[in-house]
Amino acid sequence: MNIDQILDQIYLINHASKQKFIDCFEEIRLPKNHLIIRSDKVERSVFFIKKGIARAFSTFDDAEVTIAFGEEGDTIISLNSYILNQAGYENIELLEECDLYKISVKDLQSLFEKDIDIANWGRKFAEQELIKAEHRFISNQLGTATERYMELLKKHPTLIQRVPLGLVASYLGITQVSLSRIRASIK
Amino acid sequence: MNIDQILDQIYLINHASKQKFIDCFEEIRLPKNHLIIRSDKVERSVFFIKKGIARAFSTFDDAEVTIAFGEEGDTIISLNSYILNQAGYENIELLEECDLYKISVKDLQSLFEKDIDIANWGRKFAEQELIKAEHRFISNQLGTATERYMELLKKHPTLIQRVPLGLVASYLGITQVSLSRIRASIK
DNA sequence: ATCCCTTTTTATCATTTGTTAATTTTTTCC
DNA sequence: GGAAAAAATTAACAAATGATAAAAAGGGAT
Repeated sequence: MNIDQILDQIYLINHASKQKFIDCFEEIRLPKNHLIIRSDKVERSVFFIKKGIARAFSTFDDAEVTIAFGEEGDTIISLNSYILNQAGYENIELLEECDLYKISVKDLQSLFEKDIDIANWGRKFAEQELIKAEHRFISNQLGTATERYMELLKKHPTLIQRVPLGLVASYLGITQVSLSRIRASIK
Repeated sequence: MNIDQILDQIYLINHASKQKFIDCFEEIRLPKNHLIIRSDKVERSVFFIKKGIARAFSTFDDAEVTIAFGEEGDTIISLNSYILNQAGYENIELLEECDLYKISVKDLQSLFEKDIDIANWGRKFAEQELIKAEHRFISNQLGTATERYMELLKKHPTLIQRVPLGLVASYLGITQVSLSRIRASIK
């Protein structure tokens, strides 16, 4: 998935502005297991996934919560860094070798302030992430862990093959042992 | 909390633009228990709470999930209507008589397209809601129901007095009976 | 103050999920 | 291909939560 398509799927920008925008991106490749966002540091870039898969998670005491998975076309972002310019609560690690598009938050901010099309792209970007976040919240409140697992299977059928079971479990809010039991019971 | 303060706490807009913006708002009063957003209809307005408290919820089969509570300064919005212009999944009801500021989505959209300050206000608005949504997700994944209740108490101490217990329980993802048990156990 | 209706608490039992640990299966690397 | 490591499954018991029902407490209207 190239950067042009990624930007377009969020909001259509006039040609000249889009070119300015695209010029700010740099393409990088990072290895599997790389910890690209650390909760204790302000991250000064935002990334889009050209190829690969990533996982956002938070740790508290010794517990770990998976917040989201990102696949091709999705974003790798520390919301606290991006929005509040503060260190935050999110870690993001790459679950496969990834090709990423990288842009600095500083460049983004300055584009937002100068170009109304890009400002509206930024608005749409946040809005789409917001809808996703709300859906995640609702489906994790709803029904049993079994139902949530089945829904995840339906919505992201390839995820289960790409991601270790324990991480899926922590995304569903249950333990790995519990998810394994659920899988045995629905066969 | 007046509309001027509400807008300012999201993003500072130049004076002339803000005046244009504020002129689009209308002030209304609605009674307790009024269902202001219905999941089966596209809602063509967005509301801000001047005074009162509201609850967003979804129903599935016969289960009901509380998504969020809104207090003074918060927003009453159907994300699907606002962002996708589609009927959605959210219902919002007023838990007290409320004074609200109302603006049409159409006016908002047209301000976004014409005024870069207001476009950036819209971006910041979505970004702040996004951070809130992510926090909700994380805290509902974390720890026991008891811990989540205690955290809610700390963060929104007045909420418990204003809102029936069953609704708080459905926000925490547990039953009302279970929450009552928890309250008995922590005294 | 009293009655009615709603909300909250308490109790009991069933079900689900957590915890720990051992075993099996799969993956990785030499 | 085989050894070592990682991941997934299974088992047994403990703990938390759900479901249902009944009792107690609280609130509003007359």
